[in-house]
Amino acid sequence: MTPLDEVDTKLVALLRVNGRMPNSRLAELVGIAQSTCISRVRSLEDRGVITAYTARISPAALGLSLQALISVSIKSGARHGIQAFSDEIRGLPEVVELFFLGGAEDFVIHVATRDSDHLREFVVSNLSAHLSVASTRTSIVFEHVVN
Amino acid sequence: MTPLDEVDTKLVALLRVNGRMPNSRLAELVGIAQSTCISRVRSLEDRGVITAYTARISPAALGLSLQALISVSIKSGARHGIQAFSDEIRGLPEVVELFFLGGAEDFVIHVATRDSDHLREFVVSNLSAHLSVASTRTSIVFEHVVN
DNA sequence: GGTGAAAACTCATCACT
DNA sequence: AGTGATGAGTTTTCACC
Repeated sequence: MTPLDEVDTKLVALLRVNGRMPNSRLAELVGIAQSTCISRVRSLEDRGVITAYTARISPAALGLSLQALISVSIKSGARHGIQAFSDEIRGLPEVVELFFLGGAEDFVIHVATRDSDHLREFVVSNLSAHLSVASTRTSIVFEHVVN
Repeated sequence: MTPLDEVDTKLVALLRVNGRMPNSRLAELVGIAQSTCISRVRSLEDRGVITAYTARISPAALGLSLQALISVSIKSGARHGIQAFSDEIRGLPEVVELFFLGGAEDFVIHVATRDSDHLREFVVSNLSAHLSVASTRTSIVFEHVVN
């Protein structure tokens, strides 16, 4: 892992805010030639610093206006099933993010659902019913801020 | 809030995975003209369905290889300070995301830090020392999956 | 590793359906 | 609302430093 120089740091900061910033403006703001800029950005992608360019979608706009964090504890006898469990969970459309934790809880699942019925249904069908799950704790998300 | 039709849904799905997909390929994959495609995407942006285009940065590549979730409870006498507290917290460079919760805990803070010293320093300086904070609980993130 | 200039491609507008 | 064609703008390549 090579540390980032000043130019790379600026590029990362700019692209984090606007992943579609034109290469020409990027080069201008950083103070390098367009051709240099494009090879710098390529290098950041190749080195795994930039992992993807994504459009942020408002969950509410998709009709998913109720978000929650669900803490999940796995039964101590079912630890070996953690990988299989996480593979099942991460594929579900309601799942926004999945945190694999160390500590009292094994996972935190960030979900976006239509309403409380949908949320309850998600927990009951995908979590409570699962053999590996010891317990769950659901907290409603009032606001979600991403940096 | 107008619900998304089939074309919009496809566009959202494609741009979520690759926010830099060229308009030409986007139009081709969805089966509409380029000019139609561009106005559809504009409309999604204007309606607030697409909120931003961002580059995903690997925290490890920035030297922030220790991630954690920190649950924070606010003192019952300091509820009015929640907004001020969240404003302070969200500006910190270690903060990846901030969840405003209903339930036993008031916040969950997702942080990315260099190492355990940095993490402890973050909790001590920014949370434990804060007058409004009743208690915190820190869990290490072993893996973080985003959908 | 960085550069400028040219070629290839993409975006974005427009008159029309 | 959707389309094809057109011109402006952008990305990307390449020979050279």
